[in-house]
Formats: sequence, structure tokens, C-alpha cells
Amino acid sequence: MAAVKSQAGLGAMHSATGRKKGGLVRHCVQENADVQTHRQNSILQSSPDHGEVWSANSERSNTQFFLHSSGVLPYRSPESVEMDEIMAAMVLTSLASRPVIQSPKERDPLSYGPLDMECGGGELSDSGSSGYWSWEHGSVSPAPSPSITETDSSLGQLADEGLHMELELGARDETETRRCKISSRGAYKCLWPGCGKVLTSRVAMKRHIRILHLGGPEQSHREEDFYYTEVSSVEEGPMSPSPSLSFTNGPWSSCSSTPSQPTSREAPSSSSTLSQSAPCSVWQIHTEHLYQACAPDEVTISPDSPSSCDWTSAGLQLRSQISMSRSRSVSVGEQWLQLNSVPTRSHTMSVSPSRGQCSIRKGRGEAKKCRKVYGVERRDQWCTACCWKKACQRFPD
DNA sequence: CATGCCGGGTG
DNA sequence: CACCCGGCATG
Repeated sequence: MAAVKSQAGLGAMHSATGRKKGGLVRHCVQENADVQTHRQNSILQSSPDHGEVWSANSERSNTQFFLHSSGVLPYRSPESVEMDEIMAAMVLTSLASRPVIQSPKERDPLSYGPLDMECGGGELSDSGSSGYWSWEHGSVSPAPSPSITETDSSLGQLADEGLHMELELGARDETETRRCKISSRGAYKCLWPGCGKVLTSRVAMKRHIRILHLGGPEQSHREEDFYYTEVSSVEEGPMSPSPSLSFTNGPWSSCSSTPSQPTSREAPSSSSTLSQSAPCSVWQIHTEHLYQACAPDEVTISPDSPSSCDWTSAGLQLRSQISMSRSRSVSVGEQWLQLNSVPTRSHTMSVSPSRGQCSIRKGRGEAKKCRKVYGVERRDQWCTACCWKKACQRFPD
């Protein structure tokens, strides 16, 4: 792998030697110089007098560091390279990451910020101890395209990107792909009351909830799904709500405080009613836990518990506001939602658009129907649904 | 028992 | 689709 990298680096260097002052070319040169000095380093270590060279270079390593980062000096001392490796190794070990193939010498010390974010997105949060990185951090580069954000981040990262574009390393691609996936998929936010922790790994979030909130790893491995939600990468932190930035909303409190905030994902036909009655996070929770809403062990429907049926129907109503036969359900559901604007167990929000498991009849509504209003003798004045023994359309619950 | 309406049948 | 009705659940 190192040989491939060196070859590619030298090839890129050849193509860039004629124009050292350019913007992107400069970074290529810089990175190639990095590779070159690495080769020098390996050569020097095999030579008997490498100690003198190191001592001679050591006192100006700081200056070289600065010059190198500004792209002026086209080579680095072996010690700085070693420092890179040490620091990268420290970061990697501290992150306790899974064995991601990633050469530390590709990294410049200036790019540790993005490195932190990347690894935190992957596995740092897995430790559960220091996995929190707020969206203030994420808002620096929340875009799915890493090249754009890294352009803004640092020169070193840019060099990294340039190298990546030139080398097409397999492992590097894997890392980049993972980063893209992470940054595009967003993070996972703990919905436990008063927690609001944002982690970037589903496994980490489950572990966090299981250990910190559910009382130990021996707890159910399914229950923690209810206590977190996937949030979009454009979401802001819990401390700085700015609803205009995101359509997947932040904490429940901010949602309930601005209930009629227009969002771009609401169904156009029913947005007014929905946005005023339902907590906004229903949307993201729905998208997160939709897969388990119909699971037989998650939503247990017994024939004598119409409330569970109301729940699933309420979710359906929140999405499409079918105002005919299910409107009774939506009223119940909305009442519950309003009473539980600060949820303690968000799994009650797990909804299913499917009616397959929800064929149990609801309780009789309070509203008088056509039969009661007009009587059987004036059946011709009933609504057609009542005439057909269907759910009344004229007096829906 | 009255009522509401689901599910299914028919044209 | 519209229309109708058996049958069930509920109060």
C-alpha cells in the first residue's frame, strides 16, 4: 500500500512540479512533499548517520511546521512526520475505533478537527464517555459533500482531499464513503428527558441509552430504540434552536413553543391542522421507527384495547388527515399528543400507516349520526355513508 | 336493543 | 365505483 501511495504521489508530483504556485497544485505539491519526506525518513532510518540529520532538523521543526502548513516550504522534517504519526496514533487509539485502515501520515496536524468529527461520527461515540459533539460542531460542515466542507476546514484537509482524489486508495475510499454516509445520514439524538445527547452512531446511541437510562446492558436490546431518534445533519443543537434551519425539528420543547412553524415537509393539504396539533418530532420519529411500528412484539394489539388502535390510526392521521371514518382516532391521538408534549416514552409515537393490524373497531363516538339526527323515518336525508351503513360522513366524530 | 360501521357482495 | 346488506361491537 505504501508503495502504491508513493508511486502515485510521485506521479502526481511530476505533474505538478512545473507550477508550484497554484492553489490546488500547491496542496498536491505539499502532500507529495509529505510523501517524499517519508521516503527520506525511511531512507534515513536505514542509514547510520540519521541521528545527525534529525538533530539538525529538530530545532527548526516548528518553523517548518508553520511554513509547511502555509505551503511555502515543500518538505518536512522527519521529526514532524514522526510527530504526525504519534499524534495520529494517539488520536486513533483514544478514539478506540474499529480497525479502519487509515495511514496517519496522510494527515496534517491541522486537520484534527475534521478528524475528530469523522471518527466521532464513526466510533468515538461508541465509548459512551465522550461521544458528544454538538451540532455547533456539526454545523461547520453538515453538508453531505465532504469536499466542500473540507475546503473550508484547513489546508491540510485540502491536501488530504487532493491526495485522495489522486490516489484512489481503496481504504481511503472506504473511509471517505463512511464519512459521507455518516454526514449525510445525520446523527442520533437521545430523547430521554433532560438528556438530549447527540451521537452519530446508532450502536452508540443504543448503548448510551441502555447503560445510562435503562439501567444496564442486561436490559432489553429493543427498548432503547424508543429513546432516540435520528436527526438530520442540519439540525441544530439543543441549546440553540433556530427552527428556520431545519425541517426535522429539534427538542420537543422548541417544537411545542412554536407549533405553527411552517415546515417544508408537511403535507400540503393538511399542514395547518397538523402543525398546530402534533409535535413536530413525530415526523422524524416516524421515519426512524417505522420499521418497528408493525412488529408484533412492539405494538401489541389486544381486542379489548382500542387505544392502541387509536395510536396507529393517529399516526396515519398525522400524515394524511383522513377526516372520514378515522377522525375519532385523531382526536384521541391529538389529545394525547398535546398532553404529552414532553414525552417520557417516545415509543408511544411509533406509528404505522398500515391498517392491517388495526381492524378492531373503535368505541362508539359521541356525535350523533344521521340515524339519530334524522331518524329512521327520514332515511332519505341521511348521508350516503349512513345509508350504506358505512361510517358517517356528515357527522364525523 | 339501538346504533355505528366493517367487510363483503353485487351490478 | 355506487349501492346494499350481513354481521359484529358497543353502549
